[in-house]
Amino acid sequence: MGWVLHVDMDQFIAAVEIQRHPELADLPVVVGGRGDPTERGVVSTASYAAREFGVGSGMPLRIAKRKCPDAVFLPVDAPAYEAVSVTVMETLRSLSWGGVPVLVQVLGWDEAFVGPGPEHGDLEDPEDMAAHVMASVLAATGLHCSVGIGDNTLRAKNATDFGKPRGTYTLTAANWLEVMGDRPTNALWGIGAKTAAKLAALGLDTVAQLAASDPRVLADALGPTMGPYYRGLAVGTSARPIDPLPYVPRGHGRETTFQTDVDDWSTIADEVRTLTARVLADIDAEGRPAVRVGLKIRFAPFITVTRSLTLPNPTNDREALSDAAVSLLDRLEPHQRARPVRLLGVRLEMTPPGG
DNA sequence: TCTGGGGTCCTAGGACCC
DNA sequence: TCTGGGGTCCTAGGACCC
Repeated sequence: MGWVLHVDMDQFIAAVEIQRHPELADLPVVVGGRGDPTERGVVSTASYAAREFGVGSGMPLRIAKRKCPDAVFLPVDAPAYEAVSVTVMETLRSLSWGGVPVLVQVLGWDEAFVGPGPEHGDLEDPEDMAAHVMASVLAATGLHCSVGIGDNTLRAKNATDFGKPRGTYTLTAANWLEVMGDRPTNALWGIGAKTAAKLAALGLDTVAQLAASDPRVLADALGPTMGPYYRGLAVGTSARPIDPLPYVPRGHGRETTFQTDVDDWSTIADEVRTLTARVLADIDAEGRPAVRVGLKIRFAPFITVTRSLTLPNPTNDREALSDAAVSLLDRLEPHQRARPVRLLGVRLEMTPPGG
């Protein structure tokens, strides 16, 4: 049997903060936004102590404050987490399994797939390998992680939650439906609230029901590709192999949420230029010119529209890109321009490397 | 007192070309 | 009066993830 490990840091962002503020250990810690729970912003990560009050990722900071008034609120410090993340991923890449270097696919700051290389020999037991991974990461960073073990990436990813914190869990074809069958469809990696609602309209509420459903019905309701794909998620087979290729960003974006909604369009145009300049700094670091410019606008209360254009010539000229981004404002409908703006985002896409 | 900021991938329809 | 079929590119939007 082929094995895949899914490595996931425990309460990663909160753990990094607690590591450099040891006095916060065991206290409810909430990291999010600028660390001010009276501002607009959401929770990035809550410590386990804060989670006991019902605080969780994605929750508005104001709600978190209401649920846990005594929590310590801290601002997001992305460079600090990035630095720890680099150490975690370097540690994972340094490991061997079956006598050869492992394959690593990074999924974010705090998680990765780890699997045996293509020419591996006899594999050590995956439980032993998982223990080795956890010990190595702890030794390198002082931080704990959990490891999901699976016979493919999808099962490994879904296994991890059952092992948290500081533990492991194994999901294979043998126990997948037994463990996952009664869970709601949105417990599956790749099914969110919207798709779960569409499935519920078909009478499919659980993983087991989705796994046993008719692919043709799903194709009609959700599309010829995505419908059967979702069923495969429930069966545990819609998995992709580990992709060990180095991460190459497709583009970069910056966005900002106004603390109070803005209805002055010259202010908005100025902000578009500011955001474009900030994205351009990231683009320049990549060394590839922009080929496409996109704008994202969220109107109050929560209506999001996008506009984008392909540049006639790839460029990293600030004026040209700013002008292009501002020009997208003209594509908004008059009734949209009559609304106040809550969020503004600019995204630049780059030429793919090597053409 | 609602709902961040950074991304990825997929789909559908129209334009355009041969 | 009737107007193919296949392909690519562009744009807008949807959905999901951490």
